[in-house]
Amino acid sequence: MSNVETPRPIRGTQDIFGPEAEAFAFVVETFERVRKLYRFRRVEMPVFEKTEVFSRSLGETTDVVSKEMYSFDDRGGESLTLRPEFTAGIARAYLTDGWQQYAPLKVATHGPLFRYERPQKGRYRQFHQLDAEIIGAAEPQADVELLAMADQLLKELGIADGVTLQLNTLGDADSRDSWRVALVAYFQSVRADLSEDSQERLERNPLRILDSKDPRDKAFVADAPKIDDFLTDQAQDFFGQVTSGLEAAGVAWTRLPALVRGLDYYRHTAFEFVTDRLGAQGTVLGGGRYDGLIESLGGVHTPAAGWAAGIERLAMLVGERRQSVLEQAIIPVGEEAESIAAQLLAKTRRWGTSAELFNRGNLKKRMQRAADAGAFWAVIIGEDELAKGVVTIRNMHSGGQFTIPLDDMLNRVEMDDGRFVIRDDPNNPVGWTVFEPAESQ
RNA sequence: GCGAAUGUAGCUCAGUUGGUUAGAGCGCCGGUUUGUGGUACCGGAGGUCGCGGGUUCGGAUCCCGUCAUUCGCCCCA
Repeated sequence: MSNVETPRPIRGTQDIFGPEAEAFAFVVETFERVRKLYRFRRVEMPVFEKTEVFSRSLGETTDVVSKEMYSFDDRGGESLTLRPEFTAGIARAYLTDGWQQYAPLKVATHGPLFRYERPQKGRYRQFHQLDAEIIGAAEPQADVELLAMADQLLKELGIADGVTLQLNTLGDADSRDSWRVALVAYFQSVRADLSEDSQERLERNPLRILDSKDPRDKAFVADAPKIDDFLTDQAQDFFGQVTSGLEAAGVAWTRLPALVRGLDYYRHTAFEFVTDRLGAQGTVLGGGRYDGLIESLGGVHTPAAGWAAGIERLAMLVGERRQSVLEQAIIPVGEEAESIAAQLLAKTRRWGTSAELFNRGNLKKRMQRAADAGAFWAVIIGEDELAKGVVTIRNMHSGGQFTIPLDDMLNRVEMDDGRFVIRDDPNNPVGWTVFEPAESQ
């Protein structure tokens, strides 16, 4: 043992392993599949950007920008920031990389994000999100498509029944501004009776008073001005088209007039998929329309919408998952068998069949490990087999066994639908020899 | 950033009012005729009691600090 002290992992980071890592991978794989169904283009984005990319788009006074960013000066003295979200970076690329030519552009990505927050279950300093954006589309159908995609993702993950879609509209810029003015005036009039947090919010982000959990605020929130009274005709119409589009797509939702977004760039549609199964971290996927964002980065007015979903939170809802099945456990006994096993392993994997070598301990141990690994077939190559010029194949589920001549095993056998076969005539499947296990023993 | 709880073996936890070499279950490794998954039995490895100070003849146990995790607030995916 060395006397060197082992460095500890960084607070709020995770080393994900085993069934949880499988659940994480399942979420990402499902997202990739759904994303292709909806024809979103895959993009890869840098993990860090100039700090202004985030400070200008998210809003200087938001918590994310003012106290949660991992910002640092690089060796050239430039302020850089580890991305706390995807949207700003994608909007930046839309402007700097000429992606306007592809508008309306549908893109998707996933990866790590960084926020300096107090860690909790489902909340980490390095966390991971799925992300989908449509840039350059003013139509409400874009919002609908994003929501339909999110809804299908949750269904394919098998977690849709515990999750509800909460939907709201923040109106266009005019609606939002007049509503905000009315809200500020209203809360100003009862300021002294609000919670300390909400008095603070009144200065920085008054909309967020609406989803305060403090009982002192809730009475006033109920009587606060409603966005519906401030919607312009166009905003009203836009929201109507979104909701009727959701009906057509068969996406269930509930209206939540108090739902607002924390970041400044949102307009019109705002939504969250929430669950009560993750404690305080109930939002599993959230997003909306951000028509103002591209302008804040110096581009021309560009309508856009998108969402992001926490992979860790989705993975927790999915639950633990097993590693994919092991189709063949290759079990050699003895030196000669080892070299045959090496050939079989290479060949089997080239068939596209998963295989793993078990060559530690006595045969009993090897069988046990193969069973623990969930092997379907055990391919046993021992001294008895080699003496007869065969290999023994055991069905680990039924316990039935049979042998295949070693020469055939190495040169002629193929896998077909999980079975061992020899194709006598490639053009005549009827001529196949299929090996079947004997009675269980 | 605020409030609270927890931290003993790989995992889940015991450990009495401070008192010799810190325990259990599960898991892991090996064995019970050196060729077959289970059960049973036998044996074994594995812990600076999160870390650092303090009080004490003596600290896993009491006090302080610190780190980490968890729960709530805040924020957000």
